[in-house]
Amino acid sequence: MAGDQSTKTEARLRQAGLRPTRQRMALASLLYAKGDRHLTVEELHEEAAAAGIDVSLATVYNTLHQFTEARMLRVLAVEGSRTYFDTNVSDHHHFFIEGRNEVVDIPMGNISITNLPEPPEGMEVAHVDVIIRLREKAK
Amino acid sequence: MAGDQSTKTEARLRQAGLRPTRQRMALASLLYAKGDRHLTVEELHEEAAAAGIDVSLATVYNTLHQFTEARMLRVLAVEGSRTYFDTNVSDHHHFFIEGRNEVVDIPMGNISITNLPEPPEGMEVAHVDVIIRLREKAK
DNA sequence: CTGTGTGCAAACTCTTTGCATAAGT
DNA sequence: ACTTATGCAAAGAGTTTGCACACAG
Repeated sequence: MAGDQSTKTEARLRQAGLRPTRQRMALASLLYAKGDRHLTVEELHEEAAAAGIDVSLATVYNTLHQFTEARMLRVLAVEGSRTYFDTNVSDHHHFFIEGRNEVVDIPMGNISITNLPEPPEGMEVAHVDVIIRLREKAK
Repeated sequence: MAGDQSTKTEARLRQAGLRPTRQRMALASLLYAKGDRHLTVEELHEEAAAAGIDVSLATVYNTLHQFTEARMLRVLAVEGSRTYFDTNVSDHHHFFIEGRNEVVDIPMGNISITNLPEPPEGMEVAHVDVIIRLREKAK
């Protein structure tokens, strides 16, 4: 039934310690309805508008940051001025298509990195990011 | 003798098709005097000022972009709002120290990535970036 | 001289913040 | 009711651009 989806979303928010407000529910639904996604604030804002959900840009920013702190999202370190958010929080890597500014997941388990160097004294590894930058093949 | 360094810098600029102006010479000297470096525009601007070289911020931006096009520099894809430039153009990877916003080279040849996935149809790999994010170890 | 490069200030983009209003529990 | 979230508009960072002046060849 239709209620199931929003019930799940609400549970997810509560678990994260966030009150399930209209806006959070709406944004979370958009984010998690279609599987793993990579988007910018701007994109999500437009998507929300298109879906008839009238949230301010500032609220999208705030909300995505709250989601990130709650580990419902990850921030992607792709070069460029915009911040990409990734709905897939698990350990995985990315293709980045230059010229198109598009982020694509690299199928899990495909990459292994060997000979990882020791971190310097007193440091520990927080995360390893691999970004494979692609361009369209010249023909 | 003192002239050697600037002669080399001038040659480097000419080879890149850039006229060796005062500002370019000065910035290039700062960049390449101390081995491989990672810096932001702001940092280089301050360094120049400290060295008594009075360049405008806009010129630093313009110059670093020109150097990048000339492949004398590389832009680093570290998350965050600032752009890092790397004077080491060869193929290598980086540590990024969170909280300190510091970039450190990973000694060459230490990392190997296996099982690199096939790029999608019609795409080719432009570059592979590995960023190992470090944090200070809790004690 | 002639064409490029530079400096400045203003414009721009993306993002964050302060504060009054609105909504959740 | 009481607390937390939202919206708006304004501020803030980092970066880019347009145009007059200055310098390199």
